[in-house]
Amino acid sequence: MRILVIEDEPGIARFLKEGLEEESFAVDVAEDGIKGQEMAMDNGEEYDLLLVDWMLPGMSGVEIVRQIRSEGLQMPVIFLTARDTVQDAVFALEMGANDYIRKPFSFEELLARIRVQLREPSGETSRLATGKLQMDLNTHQVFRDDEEISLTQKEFALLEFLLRNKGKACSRTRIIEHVWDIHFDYDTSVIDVYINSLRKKIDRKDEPGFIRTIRGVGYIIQED
Amino acid sequence: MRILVIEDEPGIARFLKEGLEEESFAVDVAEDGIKGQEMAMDNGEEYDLLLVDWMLPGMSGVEIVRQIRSEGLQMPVIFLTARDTVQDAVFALEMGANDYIRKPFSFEELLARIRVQLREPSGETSRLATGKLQMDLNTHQVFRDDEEISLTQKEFALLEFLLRNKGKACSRTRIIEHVWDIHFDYDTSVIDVYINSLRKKIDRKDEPGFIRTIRGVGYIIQED
DNA sequence: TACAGAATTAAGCATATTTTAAGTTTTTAT
DNA sequence: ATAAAAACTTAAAATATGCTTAATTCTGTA
Repeated sequence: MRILVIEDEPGIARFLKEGLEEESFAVDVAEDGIKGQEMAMDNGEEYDLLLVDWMLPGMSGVEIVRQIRSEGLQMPVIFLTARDTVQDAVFALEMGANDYIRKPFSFEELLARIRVQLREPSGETSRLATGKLQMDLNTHQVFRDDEEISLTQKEFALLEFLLRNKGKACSRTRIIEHVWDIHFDYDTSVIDVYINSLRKKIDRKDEPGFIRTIRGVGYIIQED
Repeated sequence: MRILVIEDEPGIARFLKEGLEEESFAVDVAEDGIKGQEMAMDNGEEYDLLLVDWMLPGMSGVEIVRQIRSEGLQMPVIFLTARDTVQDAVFALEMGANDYIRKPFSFEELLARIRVQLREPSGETSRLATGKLQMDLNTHQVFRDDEEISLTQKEFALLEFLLRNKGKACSRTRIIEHVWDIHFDYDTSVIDVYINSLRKKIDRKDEPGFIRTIRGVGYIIQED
């Protein structure tokens, strides 16, 4: 899931980015309102959720919401507001935001609100699977049959992305954006390297591999 | 299970209502003290638990508790207090409340406290455990087999958090929030140090350790 | 005030992970 | 059949992360 954080205070922005990434969201940060609005409206990006500071240089949070809503974009927006601007936040809700949270807030509370918006109930055991391959997102474990396979963070994130998109072709561009958070002209073969090491770990010689290459496009894990 | 939320800030009230409803509680909201007291005492309603803001227009939280207790109503009451009125909350406990939670609070923590109140009507020993490791929350003792292990406060709190989340990966961010109450960008290695000393105390050389490291994420104690 | 234990910070070390880079193989189009 | 493009593989360099120890600060208590 991709989240765009529009926040000018570098400390808070970093805190949010790191914390959310630990929860395996892909997070981008925009440090002022204008950049934020551009990134949010950029068609290629498609964020699943926006986290927007109320007080921003360049363009206010409310103005951002107004504009993206007038473009027909429907992704949920959560506002970060200072203690004393609650009335403004209520106003923002009326303008099209979905929720707001007052600073200083606890990360847990923020997570809970994000999950409410994304309709990702927190308590559920979330598992992804294909064939004999099982992925447990709670414990960060991967199993083939009942044998545990140990993956690194990036390997895990890559496999997770492919499994979440099971049956759909994943272009290199989408992969590099979601898993590596790289957005413009990338010139790297990391994906190949990681696909390679993933295959080494999850496939067996006598059985067909889980990940199929689609030449010129990317990769896919097919529906069972 | 029915919960009455007495809270005047519409944002927080909505957040609580939605979050708790997702956990399949039936939730009503009263937006001031007088309404809250009426709803709580209304015979037809019979709430299983009250969630009461300390600062309320109309009638203070403490006064509500005093009145419902004087009517012989026994349902558990949890207070929501602002950071700086903890002393008052302690006073409220003496007046008949069962627990309190400080704002800003995490939704998970609130849930945990609610569940404690709903499951354990009074003073029963509550224990957490994994394998041979036993933790008694009342006496603040930890045992391995039948041997007592003495832990410091922080070690205890850290182990408690991991055990409460048994089977779920605990990110460093969640740990630092829950155990240390640090909310914005932290730059410290306390967690590592405490994990280290915890492991020294609870693990034995000839057996696998209780706490597993998830590189890039945090730690986990796995389901038995 | 001085002490002891607890909590935190700081630093170095070891190692796992990630990325880069370069050569090899496979596929596709002409 | 051959050239070009894309994908695969491998190894090394660079980086990040976690573990550990020791020093320092904090806190409660005699």
